[in-house]
Amino acid sequence: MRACTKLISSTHPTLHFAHPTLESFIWNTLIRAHFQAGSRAELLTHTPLNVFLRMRFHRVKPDFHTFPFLLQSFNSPPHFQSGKQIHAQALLYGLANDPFVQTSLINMYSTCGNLMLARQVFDEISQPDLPSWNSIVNANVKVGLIDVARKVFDEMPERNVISWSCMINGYVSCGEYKEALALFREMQMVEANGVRPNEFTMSSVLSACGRLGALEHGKWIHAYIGKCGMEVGVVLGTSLIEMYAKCGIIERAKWVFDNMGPHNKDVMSWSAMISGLAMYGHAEECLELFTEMTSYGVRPNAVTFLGVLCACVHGGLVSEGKEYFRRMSEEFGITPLIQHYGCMVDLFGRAGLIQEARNLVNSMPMDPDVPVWGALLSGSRMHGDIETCEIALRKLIELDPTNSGAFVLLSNVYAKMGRWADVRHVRDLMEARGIKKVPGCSLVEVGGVLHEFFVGDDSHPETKEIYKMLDEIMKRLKMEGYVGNTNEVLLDLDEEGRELALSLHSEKLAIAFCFLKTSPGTPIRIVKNLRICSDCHVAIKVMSRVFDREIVVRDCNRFHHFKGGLCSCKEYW
DNA sequence: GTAGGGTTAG
Repeated sequence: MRACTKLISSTHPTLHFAHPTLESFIWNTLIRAHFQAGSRAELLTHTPLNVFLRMRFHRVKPDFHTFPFLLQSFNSPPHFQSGKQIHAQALLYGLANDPFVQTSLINMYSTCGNLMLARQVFDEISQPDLPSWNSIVNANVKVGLIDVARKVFDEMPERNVISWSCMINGYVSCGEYKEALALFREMQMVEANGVRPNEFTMSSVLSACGRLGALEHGKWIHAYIGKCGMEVGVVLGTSLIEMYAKCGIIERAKWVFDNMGPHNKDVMSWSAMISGLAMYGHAEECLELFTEMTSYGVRPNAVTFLGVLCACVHGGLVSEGKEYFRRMSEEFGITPLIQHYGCMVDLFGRAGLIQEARNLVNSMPMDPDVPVWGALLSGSRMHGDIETCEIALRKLIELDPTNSGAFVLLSNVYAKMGRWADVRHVRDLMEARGIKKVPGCSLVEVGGVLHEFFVGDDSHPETKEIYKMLDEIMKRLKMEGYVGNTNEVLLDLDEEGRELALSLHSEKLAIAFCFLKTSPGTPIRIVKNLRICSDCHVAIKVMSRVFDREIVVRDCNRFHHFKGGLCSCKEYW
């Protein structure tokens, strides 16, 4: 108890004499102090729960102020059992009807993944106030029930910035980026009612722009931030870096990064810039930045190393990658996560060091997951190591029987070797198991409007013109000596049919659309959900030369910057 | 004469 008073008098120097509620005040303050310290460092040996139990041991009655911080302490890491116990305690002391306690309960239950109990608490509130509504919206978001969240959101009697931010962020976190942007537009329409977006909102919206590759939208948001006089702090700065990097304007990302000043950047800002450069294949610059970061005394974390290793992968820097992987744990004390092992397997695989990749997979301390086997598969596929391919495939099917990617890759290997019977077999297997290929999809923004194209898509209003344009482009390419590389087509078609299937790839449709809609010389930016295939890669290279266009394609892996018949990546030839 | 609830990134 002496320690308590000492701690409190250091933060509240005026508290020197007794007060009727002083005792519970001291305990409550102590709970808060432990909660706040716990999230920063493990300096204190006790947890808020621990303090609460001692409080009860001393027969001090908790009051309204006791529970909120106590409940919050079970959010990270989530601790359902303790949370439930404390809920029972709040009921016991007749404090569970307090709106502050109820909101904390909703949050606690939802972060512990128990939506039912969160909902129960909410339903028992006769007149929920704004924070309770926001909490229940967010509770649905957290468990991924975005439609339910939206329904609750629409039912709310009133909404504030937080409600809107929660909902927009919800859409972003479940991958519905276009919905997020739509909701943001809706939000601006009610802006007249006094709801104005803040830093939180902008960060989510920027993230949506980045994922979509919607540069025009992103630029607009950037301008809007300036217009509102919003300060570009660490968080917004980092979001902007990420947005520009993901939209393919690495120079702009660097510009934002440099303008943040060396002392306003945290690990995340550095990491965002590092992974941005990595995605772009600028390996040397990326590694330099890492060195610069450490020279400013910013400690890299696991995410930073993910970016660094990723740079080594795209730059084909095997020995550097090995060195960073070693330093990561030895010098910085960071235990490699499964993603880091995935990077290393990818690094070895691409370099053709299949045996080394296999050794790593077999010796890693955790069970290899889908991305790890996937990296081994694509590496061995790249170098025609059928045996390793088959091993990886078997594991992939074991882990995720609905994963179409593995089947597609393996069938591509067979196709490359002309083993059409095996291709057929894989395809039958997929059919028998009801596995659908994830359809290729390309996104492009023209004049601030997003257009989406699927493989062989004919749903676009201007589909006729698009196909006509595509036809012309392909004719011109053929005149230039381009021959469709049909090795990667899954279907067992004759040569002409296969070539046709290739020409319908979504990125080609998107490019045809851009040729139709943009003036000559305008750079074309496309975002693709899958990896770009080698045929498209060749075709786009030729296009960039013949039509003198800069074409930037972001696939699920990295950027491909086509210019004058060349690509920035070293993955295809 | 003190204290409590709702949103962030990879």
